[in-house]
Amino acid sequence: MPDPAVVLVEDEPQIRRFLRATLTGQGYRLFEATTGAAGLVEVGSRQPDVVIVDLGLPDMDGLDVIRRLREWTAIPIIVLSARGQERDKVMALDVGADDYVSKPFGAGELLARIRVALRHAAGATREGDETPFTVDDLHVDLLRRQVFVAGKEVHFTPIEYKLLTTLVRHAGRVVTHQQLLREVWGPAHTDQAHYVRVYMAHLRHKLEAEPARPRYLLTEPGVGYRLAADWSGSGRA
Amino acid sequence: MPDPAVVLVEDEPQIRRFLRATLTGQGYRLFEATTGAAGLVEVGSRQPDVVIVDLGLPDMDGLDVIRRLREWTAIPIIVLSARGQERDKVMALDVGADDYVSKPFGAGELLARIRVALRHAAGATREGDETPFTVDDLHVDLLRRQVFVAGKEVHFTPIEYKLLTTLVRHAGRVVTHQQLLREVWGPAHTDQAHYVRVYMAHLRHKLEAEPARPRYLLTEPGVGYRLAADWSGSGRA
DNA sequence: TGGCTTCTTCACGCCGCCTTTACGACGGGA
DNA sequence: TCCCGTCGTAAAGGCGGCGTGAAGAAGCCA
Repeated sequence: MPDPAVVLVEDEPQIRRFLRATLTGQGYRLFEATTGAAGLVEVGSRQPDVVIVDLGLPDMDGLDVIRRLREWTAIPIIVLSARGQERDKVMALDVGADDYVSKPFGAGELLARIRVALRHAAGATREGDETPFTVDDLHVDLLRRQVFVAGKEVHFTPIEYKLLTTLVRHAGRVVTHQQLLREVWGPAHTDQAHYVRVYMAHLRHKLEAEPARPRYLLTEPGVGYRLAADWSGSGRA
Repeated sequence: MPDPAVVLVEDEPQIRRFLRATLTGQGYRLFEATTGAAGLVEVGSRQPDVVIVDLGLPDMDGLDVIRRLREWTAIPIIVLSARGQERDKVMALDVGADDYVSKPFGAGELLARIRVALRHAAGATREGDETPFTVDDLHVDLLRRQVFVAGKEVHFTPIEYKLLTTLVRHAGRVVTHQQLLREVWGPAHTDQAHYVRVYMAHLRHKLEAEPARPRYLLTEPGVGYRLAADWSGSGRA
């Protein structure tokens, strides 16, 4: 995720200043509105990851802002309020707010509750997570745990697969023997350099047309191995 | 949804009594535990819709309870605590809690926050979930709880059915032994790997034409199992 | 209570995977 | 030219995972 975006709907200047410092300091992109009407527009145009709404706005009831937002979006809404009465909380939460923080509040708590909101949003949209990797005739689908070479599925043993995916996750960059041993066999086996040699041979047999002249699994002598990322027809022909 | 289930992990008797009256009065099914260890077991066996945890438990740190739960489930967790310090809140929220309510609290507020949690859970589990699943000659109807093989209905025992539907819900992707054990037998049985073997054999006998050469229930050696999602006639011919 | 289904547990045989070892090819340095 | 380290390859042995049958234990219903 790039820097998360937050829309803040708040009329009191000093709280705006406080939150601006807090949020931008943590790397959030912040968009501010001082009225409910402007807040609705801002949320619509920015499509932020979180909305923070003060209940005590000059032009309209904060509860109405929440209701209007909930007509079309599920973006997490955190309510700020000077009123700590229970019935205020219940009403705000029941019309669609996800959290309610009473003033005065600490920056740390608000930030933590924003993180919770982002976590929820991430959980909802997840699963486009591990995007498939493709170079030339090689296709690796991390999510399905399937590998295709020239369109045909190829089977891999657990260690083979782990080794391959380790290289895929660092595609284009050199991965040292140490790194491979640590990530595939575990930190207790970083001295067994020959493991990597043996298994690299297995991989090449399964996915290179000419194992002796590899196009994907390249040796970086004295250092480690590298998975070709951008197949431009380069290299030894 | 039937009556939502809540697991309450709380050692103080009077708060338990108070919440029991409040929650059962609102139609919730309530399961109680007075220690962290018992709470973990209870959540595993009941698979509730919400968990309420008191941070001040006699046997283990409440934060550890949250961490242990988050290793395998995303069930909403609401923290109760006598400590209202900001750093307590931040830590609890950051290890995986979804909300934090300081004592003393009102019944209305807690109920409202439970409703928020249920709303989130409902949104998360949706996703075209209950649509019937079909590959080739296999047809699974989650809603009717019926399974057809080559047009004929086949009967399954509870565990068989749960195992099958777990695979269906992840169709096409590998499901690890751990995952299957957790979701079918509960997190207390993740070390009984042979259960899966035995029941996979049952499933294959009931829905594979040649149990010895499965077309649907594929073994992913060393990892787990996979239900074939796109039957392309591929594989061993 | 008896009979039925279902779940748990165990033992056995097979096959595949991991580990280990050995050897040959290649290249750089003395 | 010889030596040595790195790399690739092949093969063998042991171990563990997997599938299977079957029997005991635990419910469930009549």
